[in-house]
Amino acid sequence: MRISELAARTGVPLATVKFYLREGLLMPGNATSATQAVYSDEHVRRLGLVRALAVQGLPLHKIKAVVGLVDDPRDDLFAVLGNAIAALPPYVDPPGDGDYPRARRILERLGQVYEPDFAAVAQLEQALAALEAAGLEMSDRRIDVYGRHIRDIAALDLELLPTASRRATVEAAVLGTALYEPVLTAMRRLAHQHLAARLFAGDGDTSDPIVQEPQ
Amino acid sequence: MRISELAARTGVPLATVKFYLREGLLMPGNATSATQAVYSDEHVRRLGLVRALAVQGLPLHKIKAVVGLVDDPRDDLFAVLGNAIAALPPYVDPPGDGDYPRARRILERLGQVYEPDFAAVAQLEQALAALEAAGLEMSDRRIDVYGRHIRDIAALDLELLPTASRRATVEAAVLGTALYEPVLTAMRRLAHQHLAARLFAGDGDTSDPIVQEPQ
DNA sequence: ATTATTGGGTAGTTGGACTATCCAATAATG
DNA sequence: CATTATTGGATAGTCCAACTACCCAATAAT
Repeated sequence: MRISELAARTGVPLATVKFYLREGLLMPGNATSATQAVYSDEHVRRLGLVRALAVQGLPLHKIKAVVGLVDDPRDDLFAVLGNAIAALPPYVDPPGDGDYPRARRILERLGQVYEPDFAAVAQLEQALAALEAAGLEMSDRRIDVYGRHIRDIAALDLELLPTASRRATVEAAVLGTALYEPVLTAMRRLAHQHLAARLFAGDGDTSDPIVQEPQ
Repeated sequence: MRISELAARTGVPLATVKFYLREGLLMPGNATSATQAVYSDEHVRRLGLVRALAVQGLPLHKIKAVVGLVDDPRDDLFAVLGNAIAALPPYVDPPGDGDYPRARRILERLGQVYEPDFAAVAQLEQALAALEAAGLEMSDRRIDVYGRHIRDIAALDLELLPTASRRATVEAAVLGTALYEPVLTAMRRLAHQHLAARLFAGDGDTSDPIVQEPQ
Protein backbone atom coordinates (compact mmCIF):
# COMPACT_ATOMS: atom_id res chain seq x y z
CA MET A 1 0.00 0.00 0.00
CA ARG A 2 1.08 3.60 -0.46
CA ILE A 3 1.36 6.25 2.18
CA SER A 4 -2.11 7.68 1.83
CA GLU A 5 -3.66 4.25 2.24
CA LEU A 6 -1.54 3.67 5.31
CA ALA A 7 -2.84 6.93 6.72
CA ALA A 8 -6.41 6.12 5.80
CA ARG A 9 -6.27 2.60 7.21
CA THR A 10 -4.86 3.66 10.56
CA GLY A 11 -6.87 6.84 10.83
CA VAL A 12 -3.72 8.86 11.32
CA PRO A 13 -3.62 12.11 9.31
CA LEU A 14 -1.24 11.97 6.39
CA ALA A 15 0.74 14.95 7.65
CA THR A 16 1.21 13.14 10.94
CA VAL A 17 2.39 9.96 9.24
CA LYS A 18 4.99 12.01 7.43
CA PHE A 19 5.91 13.62 10.72
CA TYR A 20 6.41 10.22 12.35
CA LEU A 21 8.55 9.14 9.42
CA ARG A 22 10.70 12.21 9.83
CA GLU A 23 10.99 11.62 13.57
CA GLY A 24 12.03 8.02 13.04
CA LEU A 25 9.01 6.57 14.83
CA LEU A 26 7.96 4.79 11.68
CA MET A 27 10.41 2.98 9.47
CA PRO A 28 10.61 4.22 5.86
CA GLY A 29 8.58 2.42 3.24
CA ASN A 30 10.13 0.33 0.53
CA ALA A 31 10.89 2.93 -2.13
CA THR A 32 9.95 1.86 -5.64
CA SER A 33 10.90 5.13 -7.26
CA ALA A 34 11.83 8.66 -6.35
CA THR A 35 8.26 9.53 -5.44
CA GLN A 36 6.75 6.23 -4.42
CA ALA A 37 7.16 3.82 -1.58
CA VAL A 38 5.30 0.73 -0.51
CA TYR A 39 4.17 0.19 3.07
CA SER A 40 3.32 -3.14 4.61
CA ASP A 41 1.25 -4.51 7.47
CA GLU A 42 4.35 -4.05 9.58
CA HIS A 43 3.90 -0.34 9.14
CA VAL A 44 0.27 -0.56 10.11
CA ARG A 45 1.23 -2.44 13.27
CA ARG A 46 3.97 0.02 14.09
CA LEU A 47 1.67 2.97 13.61
CA GLY A 48 -0.81 1.29 15.91
CA LEU A 49 1.88 0.78 18.51
CA VAL A 50 3.02 4.38 18.31
CA ARG A 51 -0.51 5.65 18.65
CA ALA A 52 -1.29 3.27 21.48
CA LEU A 53 1.70 4.54 23.42
CA ALA A 54 1.00 8.17 22.52
CA VAL A 55 -2.55 7.86 23.80
CA GLN A 56 -1.17 6.68 27.12
CA GLY A 57 0.70 9.95 27.35
CA LEU A 58 4.15 8.81 26.26
CA PRO A 59 6.15 11.65 24.71
CA LEU A 60 7.40 10.91 21.25
CA HIS A 61 11.07 10.74 22.12
CA LYS A 62 10.27 7.99 24.64
CA ILE A 63 8.21 6.16 22.08
CA LYS A 64 11.16 6.37 19.77
CA ALA A 65 13.32 4.70 22.39
CA VAL A 66 10.78 1.92 22.83
CA VAL A 67 10.36 1.17 19.16
CA GLY A 68 14.11 1.27 18.82
CA LEU A 69 14.35 -1.54 21.35
CA VAL A 70 11.63 -3.50 19.66
CA ASP A 71 13.44 -3.17 16.37
CA ASP A 72 16.89 -3.96 17.55
CA PRO A 73 17.13 -5.99 20.73
CA ARG A 74 20.88 -6.44 20.71
CA ASP A 75 21.38 -7.04 24.40
CA ASP A 76 20.25 -10.01 26.36
CA LEU A 77 16.53 -10.29 26.70
CA PHE A 78 16.29 -9.36 30.34
CA ALA A 79 18.29 -6.20 29.82
CA VAL A 80 16.15 -5.26 26.86
CA LEU A 81 13.02 -5.68 28.91
CA GLY A 82 14.51 -3.53 31.61
CA ASN A 83 15.42 -0.87 29.12
CA ALA A 84 11.98 -0.92 27.64
CA ILE A 85 10.36 -0.55 31.03
CA ALA A 86 12.75 2.25 31.88
CA ALA A 87 11.62 4.12 28.79
CA LEU A 88 7.99 4.09 29.87
CA PRO A 89 6.43 6.79 31.99
CA PRO A 90 6.50 8.09 34.59
CA TYR A 91 9.79 9.81 33.96
CA VAL A 92 12.04 10.43 36.88
CA ASP A 93 14.43 13.18 35.93
CA PRO A 94 17.01 13.18 38.69
CA PRO A 95 18.60 9.78 39.21
CA GLY A 96 19.10 11.21 42.67
CA ASP A 97 21.98 10.53 44.98
CA GLY A 98 21.69 6.85 44.28
CA ASP A 99 19.60 5.91 47.25
CA TYR A 100 15.86 5.49 47.37
CA PRO A 101 14.97 4.95 51.02
CA ARG A 102 11.19 4.76 50.63
CA ALA A 103 11.37 2.25 47.82
CA ARG A 104 13.99 0.30 49.70
CA ARG A 105 11.71 -0.07 52.67
CA ILE A 106 8.95 -1.52 50.50
CA LEU A 107 11.19 -3.92 48.67
CA GLU A 108 12.89 -5.18 51.77
CA ARG A 109 9.59 -5.78 53.45
CA LEU A 110 8.42 -7.71 50.40
CA GLY A 111 11.60 -9.72 50.20
CA GLN A 112 12.54 -8.43 46.79
CA VAL A 113 15.99 -7.28 45.80
CA TYR A 114 16.66 -3.57 46.10
CA GLU A 115 18.51 -2.64 42.95
CA PRO A 116 18.86 1.16 42.65
CA ASP A 117 19.66 0.88 38.97
CA PHE A 118 16.19 -0.38 38.14
CA ALA A 119 14.24 2.50 36.69
CA ALA A 120 11.12 1.27 38.42
CA VAL A 121 12.79 1.77 41.78
CA ALA A 122 13.15 5.48 41.07
CA GLN A 123 9.58 5.53 39.86
CA LEU A 124 8.42 3.93 43.07
CA GLU A 125 10.44 6.36 45.12
CA GLN A 126 8.92 9.31 43.31
CA ALA A 127 5.43 7.96 43.75
CA LEU A 128 6.02 7.47 47.47
CA ALA A 129 7.50 10.94 47.81
CA ALA A 130 4.43 12.45 46.15
CA LEU A 131 2.28 10.50 48.57
CA GLU A 132 4.20 11.89 51.52
CA ALA A 133 4.11 15.41 50.18
CA ALA A 134 0.35 15.15 50.06
CA GLY A 135 0.14 13.88 53.61
CA LEU A 136 -0.65 10.27 52.80
CA GLU A 137 1.36 7.30 53.94
CA MET A 138 2.23 3.80 52.92
CA SER A 139 1.44 1.68 55.91
CA ASP A 140 2.87 -1.80 56.44
CA ARG A 141 -0.58 -3.19 56.00
CA ARG A 142 -0.92 -1.55 52.63
CA ILE A 143 2.51 -2.69 51.55
CA ASP A 144 1.66 -6.27 52.41
CA VAL A 145 -1.71 -6.33 50.70
CA TYR A 146 -0.60 -4.45 47.62
CA GLY A 147 2.54 -6.53 47.40
CA ARG A 148 0.82 -9.87 47.59
CA HIS A 149 -1.82 -9.10 45.00
CA ILE A 150 0.48 -7.27 42.66
CA ARG A 151 2.90 -10.16 42.70
CA ASP A 152 0.18 -12.57 41.69
CA ILE A 153 -0.82 -10.28 38.86
CA ALA A 154 2.77 -9.95 37.71
CA ALA A 155 3.21 -13.71 37.81
CA LEU A 156 0.29 -14.12 35.44
CA ASP A 157 1.70 -11.45 33.16
CA LEU A 158 4.93 -13.37 32.83
CA GLU A 159 3.15 -16.67 32.40
CA LEU A 160 1.15 -15.28 29.51
CA LEU A 161 4.15 -13.71 27.77
CA PRO A 162 4.64 -15.24 24.34
CA THR A 163 7.96 -16.99 23.89
CA ALA A 164 7.77 -17.78 20.20
CA SER A 165 10.52 -15.38 19.25
CA ARG A 166 12.64 -12.88 21.07
CA ARG A 167 11.09 -10.10 19.06
CA ALA A 168 7.60 -11.23 19.94
CA THR A 169 8.53 -11.46 23.61
CA VAL A 170 10.07 -8.01 23.72
CA GLU A 171 7.20 -6.44 21.86
CA ALA A 172 4.61 -8.11 24.04
CA ALA A 173 6.49 -7.16 27.19
CA VAL A 174 6.74 -3.52 26.24
CA LEU A 175 3.18 -3.34 25.03
CA GLY A 176 1.89 -5.31 27.97
CA THR A 177 3.61 -3.11 30.48
CA ALA A 178 2.28 0.03 28.85
CA LEU A 179 -1.17 -1.13 27.88
CA TYR A 180 -2.33 -3.34 30.74
CA GLU A 181 -1.54 -0.64 33.25
CA PRO A 182 -4.48 1.59 32.33
CA VAL A 183 -6.67 -1.51 32.34
CA LEU A 184 -5.67 -2.24 35.91
CA THR A 185 -6.14 1.39 36.85
CA ALA A 186 -9.64 1.53 35.44
CA MET A 187 -10.54 -1.79 37.05
CA ARG A 188 -9.40 -0.50 40.42
CA ARG A 189 -11.53 2.61 40.09
CA LEU A 190 -14.52 0.56 39.08
CA ALA A 191 -13.95 -1.76 42.01
CA HIS A 192 -13.89 1.29 44.26
CA GLN A 193 -17.21 2.43 42.93
CA HIS A 194 -18.68 -1.05 43.08
CA LEU A 195 -17.66 -1.52 46.69
CA ALA A 196 -18.45 2.05 47.68
CA ALA A 197 -21.95 1.74 46.32
CA ARG A 198 -22.58 -1.15 48.69
CA LEU A 199 -21.09 0.68 51.62
CA PHE A 200 -23.04 3.84 51.10
CA ALA A 201 -26.20 1.94 50.46
CA GLY A 202 -25.85 0.24 53.82
CA ASP A 203 -25.14 3.57 55.44
CA GLY A 204 -28.37 5.22 54.59
CA ASP A 205 -26.12 8.17 53.88
CA THR A 206 -27.89 8.66 50.60
CA SER A 207 -31.45 7.89 49.73
CA ASP A 208 -30.59 6.13 46.51
CA PRO A 209 -28.15 3.23 46.70
CA ILE A 210 -27.48 3.37 42.98
CA VAL A 211 -26.05 6.81 42.47
CA GLN A 212 -25.34 8.18 39.04
CA GLU A 213 -22.11 9.86 38.26
CA PRO A 214 -22.13 12.81 35.86
CA GLN A 215 -19.70 12.52 33.01
CA MET B 1 2.87 33.83 56.29
CA ARG B 2 3.16 36.00 53.22
CA ILE B 3 3.27 34.88 49.65
CA SER B 4 7.02 34.70 49.34
CA GLU B 5 7.26 32.47 52.38
CA LEU B 6 4.55 30.24 50.96
CA ALA B 7 6.57 29.96 47.78
CA ALA B 8 9.79 29.30 49.67
CA ARG B 9 8.26 26.70 51.94
CA THR B 10 6.68 24.69 49.15
CA GLY B 11 9.53 25.13 46.73
CA VAL B 12 7.19 26.51 44.12
CA PRO B 13 8.51 29.59 42.29
CA LEU B 14 6.78 32.78 43.31
CA ALA B 15 5.69 33.52 39.76
CA THR B 16 4.08 30.10 39.63
CA VAL B 17 2.25 30.64 42.91
CA LYS B 18 0.83 33.83 41.49
CA PHE B 19 -0.09 31.96 38.36
CA TYR B 20 -1.95 29.33 40.38
CA LEU B 21 -3.77 32.07 42.25
CA ARG B 22 -4.83 33.62 38.98
CA GLU B 23 -5.97 30.27 37.64
CA GLY B 24 -8.02 29.59 40.73
CA LEU B 25 -6.02 26.52 41.75
CA LEU B 26 -5.06 28.18 44.99
CA MET B 27 -7.53 30.12 47.09
CA PRO B 28 -6.65 33.79 47.71
CA GLY B 29 -4.88 34.66 50.92
CA ASN B 30 -6.51 36.63 53.67
CA ALA B 31 -5.87 40.22 52.57
CA THR B 32 -4.72 42.50 55.37
CA SER B 33 -4.24 45.51 53.15
CA ALA B 34 -4.13 46.44 49.52
CA THR B 35 -0.70 44.93 49.10
CA GLN B 36 -0.55 42.25 51.70
CA ALA B 37 -2.23 38.93 52.30
CA VAL B 38 -1.68 36.18 54.82
CA TYR B 39 -1.48 32.55 53.81
CA SER B 40 -2.06 29.60 56.09
CA ASP B 41 -1.11 25.95 56.32
CA GLU B 42 -4.20 25.27 54.28
CA HIS B 43 -2.50 27.03 51.42
CA VAL B 44 0.61 24.97 51.89
CA ARG B 45 -1.46 21.79 51.79
CA ARG B 46 -3.34 22.91 48.73
CA LEU B 47 -0.17 23.82 46.93
CA GLY B 48 1.16 20.37 47.76
CA LEU B 49 -1.98 18.78 46.39
CA VAL B 50 -1.80 20.77 43.19
CA ARG B 51 1.83 19.89 42.68
CA ALA B 52 1.25 16.25 43.49
CA LEU B 53 -1.45 16.03 40.87
CA ALA B 54 0.54 18.07 38.35
CA VAL B 55 3.50 15.74 38.72
CA GLN B 56 1.23 12.83 37.81
CA GLY B 57 0.51 14.57 34.54
CA LEU B 58 -2.85 16.11 35.34
CA PRO B 59 -3.50 19.22 33.25
CA LEU B 60 -4.27 22.27 35.30
CA HIS B 61 -7.89 22.59 34.28
CA LYS B 62 -8.50 19.07 35.56
CA ILE B 63 -6.72 19.89 38.79
CA LYS B 64 -8.96 22.88 39.10
CA ALA B 65 -11.99 20.64 38.81
CA VAL B 66 -10.63 18.33 41.50
CA VAL B 67 -9.81 21.06 44.00
CA GLY B 68 -13.20 22.58 43.28
CA LEU B 69 -14.79 19.33 44.43
CA VAL B 70 -12.62 19.14 47.48
CA ASP B 71 -13.56 22.69 48.39
CA ASP B 72 -17.23 22.45 47.78
CA PRO B 73 -18.70 18.96 47.97
CA ARG B 74 -22.31 19.97 47.59
CA ASP B 75 -23.62 16.69 46.27
CA ASP B 76 -23.84 13.47 48.16
CA LEU B 77 -20.51 11.93 48.97
CA PHE B 78 -20.67 9.08 46.52
CA ALA B 79 -21.41 11.41 43.63
CA VAL B 80 -18.58 13.67 44.67
CA LEU B 81 -16.17 10.76 44.71
CA GLY B 82 -17.38 9.75 41.28
CA ASN B 83 -16.89 13.26 39.99
CA ALA B 84 -13.44 13.44 41.43
CA ILE B 85 -12.44 10.16 39.85
CA ALA B 86 -13.93 11.27 36.57
CA ALA B 87 -11.71 14.32 36.63
CA LEU B 88 -8.57 12.25 36.87
CA PRO B 89 -6.64 11.00 33.87
CA PRO B 90 -6.80 9.29 31.50
CA TYR B 91 -9.15 11.56 29.65
CA VAL B 92 -11.62 10.02 27.30
CA ASP B 93 -12.72 12.67 24.90
CA PRO B 94 -15.68 11.15 23.10
CA PRO B 95 -18.39 9.99 25.47
CA GLY B 96 -19.03 7.63 22.59
CA ASP B 97 -22.37 6.30 21.49
CA GLY B 98 -23.15 5.32 25.01
CA ASP B 99 -22.09 1.70 24.83
CA TYR B 100 -18.80 0.23 25.87
CA PRO B 101 -18.89 -3.41 24.80
CA ARG B 102 -15.38 -4.38 25.90
CA ALA B 103 -15.79 -2.87 29.34
CA ARG B 104 -19.23 -4.43 29.61
CA ARG B 105 -17.79 -7.87 28.99
CA ILE B 106 -15.29 -7.46 31.80
CA LEU B 107 -17.78 -6.12 34.29
CA GLU B 108 -20.38 -8.74 33.57
CA ARG B 109 -17.84 -11.49 33.96
CA LEU B 110 -16.78 -10.01 37.28
CA GLY B 111 -20.33 -9.60 38.45
CA GLN B 112 -20.12 -5.84 38.76
CA VAL B 113 -22.74 -3.43 37.55
CA TYR B 114 -22.22 -2.00 34.08
CA GLU B 115 -23.01 1.68 34.41
CA PRO B 116 -22.05 3.54 31.21
CA ASP B 117 -22.16 6.87 33.02
CA PHE B 118 -19.19 5.96 35.18
CA ALA B 119 -16.17 7.71 33.79
CA ALA B 120 -14.00 4.73 34.65
CA VAL B 121 -16.07 2.57 32.29
CA ALA B 122 -15.07 4.78 29.38
CA GLN B 123 -11.50 4.69 30.63
CA LEU B 124 -11.58 0.91 30.72
CA GLU B 125 -13.07 0.78 27.27
CA GLN B 126 -10.36 3.00 25.89
CA ALA B 127 -7.65 0.96 27.53
CA LEU B 128 -9.09 -2.24 26.08
CA ALA B 129 -9.42 -0.67 22.66
CA ALA B 130 -5.77 0.37 22.76
CA LEU B 131 -4.89 -3.20 23.70
CA GLU B 132 -6.81 -4.56 20.75
CA ALA B 133 -5.32 -2.03 18.37
CA ALA B 134 -1.91 -3.25 19.40
CA GLY B 135 -2.82 -6.88 18.85
CA LEU B 136 -3.08 -7.87 22.50
CA GLU B 137 -6.12 -9.39 24.10
CA MET B 138 -7.86 -9.59 27.43
CA SER B 139 -8.40 -13.28 28.00
CA ASP B 140 -10.94 -14.62 30.47
CA ARG B 141 -8.09 -15.92 32.55
CA ARG B 142 -6.58 -12.48 32.78
CA ILE B 143 -9.91 -10.90 33.61
CA ASP B 144 -10.46 -13.33 36.43
CA VAL B 145 -7.02 -12.97 37.97
CA TYR B 146 -6.82 -9.21 37.56
CA GLY B 147 -10.37 -8.84 38.83
CA ARG B 148 -9.88 -10.87 41.96
CA HIS B 149 -6.67 -9.19 43.04
CA ILE B 150 -7.75 -5.71 42.11
CA ARG B 151 -10.93 -6.10 44.09
CA ASP B 152 -8.98 -7.06 47.18
CA ILE B 153 -6.75 -4.05 46.74
CA ALA B 154 -9.74 -1.78 46.28
CA ALA B 155 -11.38 -3.20 49.39
CA LEU B 156 -8.34 -2.27 51.41
CA ASP B 157 -8.33 1.21 49.92
CA LEU B 158 -11.88 1.77 51.07
CA GLU B 159 -11.21 0.28 54.46
CA LEU B 160 -8.34 2.67 55.03
CA LEU B 161 -10.28 5.75 53.89
CA PRO B 162 -10.57 8.26 56.72
CA THR B 163 -14.13 9.02 57.75
CA ALA B 164 -13.50 11.81 60.19
CA SER B 165 -15.11 14.44 58.03
CA ARG B 166 -16.63 14.54 54.60
CA ARG B 167 -13.91 16.90 53.47
CA ALA B 168 -11.20 14.58 54.73
CA THR B 169 -12.85 11.62 53.02
CA VAL B 170 -13.17 13.38 49.69
CA GLU B 171 -9.66 14.70 49.80
CA ALA B 172 -8.20 11.35 50.74
CA ALA B 173 -10.22 9.58 48.07
CA VAL B 174 -9.09 11.92 45.34
CA LEU B 175 -5.51 11.89 46.48
CA GLY B 176 -5.52 8.17 47.04
CA THR B 177 -6.88 7.44 43.62
CA ALA B 178 -4.33 9.67 41.97
CA LEU B 179 -1.32 8.92 44.11
CA TYR B 180 -1.51 5.21 44.89
CA GLU B 181 -1.88 4.37 41.22
CA PRO B 182 1.73 5.10 40.33
CA VAL B 183 2.77 3.15 43.42
CA LEU B 184 0.91 0.11 42.17
CA THR B 185 2.32 0.59 38.70
CA ALA B 186 5.88 0.74 39.94
CA MET B 187 5.32 -2.25 42.21
CA ARG B 188 4.03 -4.29 39.30
CA ARG B 189 7.06 -3.44 37.20
CA LEU B 190 9.37 -4.36 40.04
CA ALA B 191 7.52 -7.61 40.52
CA HIS B 192 7.99 -8.31 36.83
CA GLN B 193 11.70 -7.79 37.14
CA HIS B 194 11.91 -9.77 40.34
CA LEU B 195 10.11 -12.73 38.85
CA ALA B 196 11.78 -12.44 35.46
CA ALA B 197 15.20 -12.51 37.06
CA ARG B 198 14.37 -15.90 38.56
CA LEU B 199 12.98 -17.23 35.32
CA PHE B 200 15.90 -16.16 33.22
CA ALA B 201 18.35 -17.38 35.78
CA GLY B 202 16.78 -20.81 35.65
CA ASP B 203 16.88 -20.71 31.86
CA GLY B 204 20.56 -20.39 31.50
CA ASP B 205 19.57 -17.87 28.85
CA THR B 206 22.06 -15.47 30.31
CA SER B 207 25.30 -16.21 32.03
CA ASP B 208 24.63 -13.91 34.93
CA PRO B 209 21.44 -14.47 36.88
CA ILE B 210 21.59 -10.99 38.36
CA VAL B 211 21.38 -8.74 35.38
CA GLN B 212 21.86 -5.04 35.65
CA GLU B 213 19.56 -2.66 33.94
CA PRO B 214 21.00 0.58 32.55
CA GLN B 215 19.33 3.75 33.77
C1' DA C 1 -1.67 14.60 -22.26
C1' DT C 2 -3.54 15.78 -18.33
C1' DT C 3 -4.52 15.16 -13.63
C1' DA C 4 -3.48 13.21 -9.12
C1' DT C 5 -0.33 11.62 -5.81
C1' DT C 6 4.07 11.02 -3.85
C1' DG C 7 8.30 11.82 -1.01
C1' DG C 8 10.71 15.34 0.90
C1' DG C 9 11.31 19.53 3.12
C1' DT C 10 10.25 24.07 5.49
C1' DA C 11 7.53 26.91 8.04
C1' DG C 12 3.56 27.94 10.81
C1' DT C 13 0.04 26.79 14.43
C1' DT C 14 -1.83 25.39 18.72
C1' DG C 15 -2.09 24.53 23.60
C1' DG C 16 -0.29 24.12 28.04
C1' DA C 17 2.47 25.73 31.61
C1' DC C 18 4.85 28.67 33.14
C1' DT C 19 8.21 33.15 33.60
C1' DA C 20 9.41 37.97 33.40
C1' DT C 21 8.37 42.59 33.85
C1' DC C 22 5.98 46.49 35.32
C1' DC C 23 3.44 49.23 38.67
C1' DA C 24 1.44 51.70 42.55
C1' DA C 25 0.61 50.74 47.39
C1' DT C 26 2.25 49.45 51.56
C1' DA C 27 5.70 47.34 55.13
C1' DA C 28 9.94 47.08 57.23
C1' DT C 29 14.19 49.22 58.73
C1' DG C 30 17.66 52.36 60.43
C1' DC D 1 10.60 59.67 58.89
C1' DA D 2 13.24 58.69 54.82
C1' DT D 3 14.59 54.92 52.33
C1' DT D 4 14.47 50.37 50.74
C1' DA D 5 12.06 45.98 50.03
C1' DT D 6 8.01 43.44 49.17
C1' DT D 7 3.42 42.83 47.89
C1' DG D 8 -0.79 42.03 44.99
C1' DG D 9 -2.39 42.55 40.60
C1' DA D 10 -2.08 42.57 35.73
C1' DT D 11 0.05 42.04 30.95
C1' DA D 12 3.02 40.18 27.95
C1' DG D 13 6.49 37.03 26.61
C1' DT D 14 8.85 32.36 26.58
C1' DC D 15 9.39 27.58 25.82
C1' DC D 16 8.23 23.07 24.41
C1' DA D 17 5.82 19.29 22.31
C1' DA D 18 3.03 17.79 18.78
C1' DC D 19 1.28 18.48 15.15
C1' DT D 20 -0.55 20.85 10.53
C1' DA D 21 -0.18 23.35 6.25
C1' DC D 22 2.06 24.38 2.30
C1' DC D 23 5.24 23.97 -1.46
C1' DC D 24 7.81 21.49 -4.95
C1' DA D 25 9.64 18.61 -8.60
C1' DA D 26 9.16 13.77 -9.87
C1' DT D 27 6.40 10.21 -11.06
C1' DA D 28 1.76 7.33 -11.63
C1' DA D 29 -2.72 6.83 -13.13
C1' DT D 30 -6.27 7.57 -16.52
